[in-house]
Amino acid sequence: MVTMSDIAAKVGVSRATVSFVLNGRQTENVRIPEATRQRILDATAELGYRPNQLAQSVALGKTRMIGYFVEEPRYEPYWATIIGALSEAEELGFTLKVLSVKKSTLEERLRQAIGLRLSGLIVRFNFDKSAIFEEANRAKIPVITVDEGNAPAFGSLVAADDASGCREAIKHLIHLGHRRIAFISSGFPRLNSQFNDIGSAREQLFRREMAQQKLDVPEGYVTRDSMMVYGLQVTDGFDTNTVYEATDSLLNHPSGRPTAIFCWRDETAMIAIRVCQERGLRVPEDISVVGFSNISAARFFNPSLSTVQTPWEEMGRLAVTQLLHRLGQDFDPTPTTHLVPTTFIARHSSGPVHHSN
Amino acid sequence: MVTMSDIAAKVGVSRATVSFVLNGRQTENVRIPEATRQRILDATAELGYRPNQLAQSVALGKTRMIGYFVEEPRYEPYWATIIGALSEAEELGFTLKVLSVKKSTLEERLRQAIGLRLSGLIVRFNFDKSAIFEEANRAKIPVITVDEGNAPAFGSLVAADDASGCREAIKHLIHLGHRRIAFISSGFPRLNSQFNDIGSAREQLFRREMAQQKLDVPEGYVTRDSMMVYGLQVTDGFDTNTVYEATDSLLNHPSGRPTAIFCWRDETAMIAIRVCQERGLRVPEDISVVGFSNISAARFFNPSLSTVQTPWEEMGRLAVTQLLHRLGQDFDPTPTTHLVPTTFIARHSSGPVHHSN
DNA sequence: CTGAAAGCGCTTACAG
DNA sequence: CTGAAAGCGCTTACAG
Repeated sequence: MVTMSDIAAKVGVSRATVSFVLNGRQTENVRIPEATRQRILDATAELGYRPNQLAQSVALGKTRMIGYFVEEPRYEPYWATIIGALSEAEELGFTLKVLSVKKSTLEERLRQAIGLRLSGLIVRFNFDKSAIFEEANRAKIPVITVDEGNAPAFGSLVAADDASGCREAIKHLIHLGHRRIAFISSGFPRLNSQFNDIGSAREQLFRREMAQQKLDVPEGYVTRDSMMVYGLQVTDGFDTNTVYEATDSLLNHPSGRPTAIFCWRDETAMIAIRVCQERGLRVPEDISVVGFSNISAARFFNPSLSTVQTPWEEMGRLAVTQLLHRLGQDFDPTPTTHLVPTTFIARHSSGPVHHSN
Repeated sequence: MVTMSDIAAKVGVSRATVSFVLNGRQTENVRIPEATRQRILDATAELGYRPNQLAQSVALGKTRMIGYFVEEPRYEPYWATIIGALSEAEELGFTLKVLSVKKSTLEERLRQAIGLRLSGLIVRFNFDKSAIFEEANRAKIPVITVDEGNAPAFGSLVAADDASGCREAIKHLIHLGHRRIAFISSGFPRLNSQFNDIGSAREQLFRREMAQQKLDVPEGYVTRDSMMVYGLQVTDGFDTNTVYEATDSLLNHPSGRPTAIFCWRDETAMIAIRVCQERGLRVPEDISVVGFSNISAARFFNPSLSTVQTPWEEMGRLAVTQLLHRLGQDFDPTPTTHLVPTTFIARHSSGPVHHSN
């Protein structure tokens, strides 16, 4: 590759001069005559010189790369967040480096991140983060946690405010005449205490909002599924059976089935709709179903899914904005939290209660 | 950050010695006594030394980073390919850097890629690639194009072999008794000649296979849609109308409607199914519909979608494997092609022809 | 076996 | 206005 020395030699000037004109540096002490400047620029173009950013980074002691640690990049909401972060980073002249992590590789990835002297880290995984916080704190690089239920011990948190969307969804259902509203929550906490329990958090929001609206949630009107879902090309025959059970249990509730089912995520809602249809119920004429997340499948589904929209990309963008903000100032590990509101999108899986119900 | 000099100073030895033991270098000329070695290792751990990979790269003249240029990362198949590449790269001790590109930013991204001295490039975009080929050729870094219909002028191509899956799909339908099989193809070429025309390529495969099976494709049994789809949170009210028209046209075909519709991609198939259902047809009892790609929505759909599975992740993995293979040998821009077979997955949107048809 | 030296490609005070 | 020098953090022949 052609180097800075090559162009200095060609023009007959020192590397320093080249560096100055290429970086557009014009301090009071340095003023390169236009003619020299032009010759340097010409030579640069002619030789096709491309500055070695690695060397620049070594000399300057800083990179313009952000690391994104993600545990399960296959899951659509997670990669949507990455895409938001990617485009924001690029717009701001930074570059994003995605590192996939699991418990067994965290140490290695962390080593790479520090080794690469990444400017900052965005993290999105569920297991113990103390190692990353410790290392980052030592290296004095800022960390932003994205989309976790509870605030991290270190750095900033960017998370979705599920409350707003949840409230809108329930108001929407009430407006359509629904009073008997059930919820399918996440059964993961029973399986794995490490798992980030978004489902249960949403269940709490649901209960709170129902209470606020003076609506009863009878015993048995909250059930749980533990279907695994991870993006494309999952082995088929995945465990939808827990959704079947959760839905059937609602449909056969002794005090009568609900007129609407609110699900803790879209995947659950789509399977729940299938169950309803297989049991001879029309959606939304006989029963309404709404989801949470607005994954892309939601709008293709038939009926298209009414759901709470989480602004994944926006969260990714906010994460890098916050990170760069922290980069601009002195290193400060004090935790802060930034919530991004969710909204409700009414599509065709929710409709007015029919009087026959 | 603690540097190599720090640890050399602490142990009371030269930086060279530190470098040798840290890199596990044991040539015939150098043999560091175990005691020194241990003291160096201890000091390294104690000080929490993290080698600066940037400096290493500058000194060694090479990085272990692969660049991935992608035009539309929001589209699930593209993202899945990236994930395959990411995990393969990481397993092989490399690191992947995703750069999003569009026509207007290509030059800038290319500058970054060369500036970062990326080891190789994987590219996945539809517009003119000559700039990238030219630069890469000059910088002598290998390029792999992924998932394009036609072979690139430079470097390797990793693409899906749609033929195998297409054949399996048609055989599957024939086996179910179908003879009147229609196809919904892509209408994009009419809109934008730049657009990579996978749809039309698949249409050709369909026609060829039908001919081989001695089945007629009557005039009007191939229609086209031009619905846009790009991942999560597309503005709603996107243009499904062309799918409605394409499907209706088949259902009202003068010589009778087909018993099966093969669609050039899953999104089209899902909307086509909706159209059939809205027109009072049951899927698959009255009409079968199959798709292409196996996006994650396919298995949630009701009925779950029978479709050709493109092994996106595997293609991503293969792309990095091929790239590293080229890295191992002398730079050679000769184009080569690697096809990854597709398969057919039978789910519930296809079924036997009923005699009433 | 180990250190002093030169090198990778860049930047930036500091003299002149 | 410009060059010579020292520096960033690392590696690797080359002497001793």
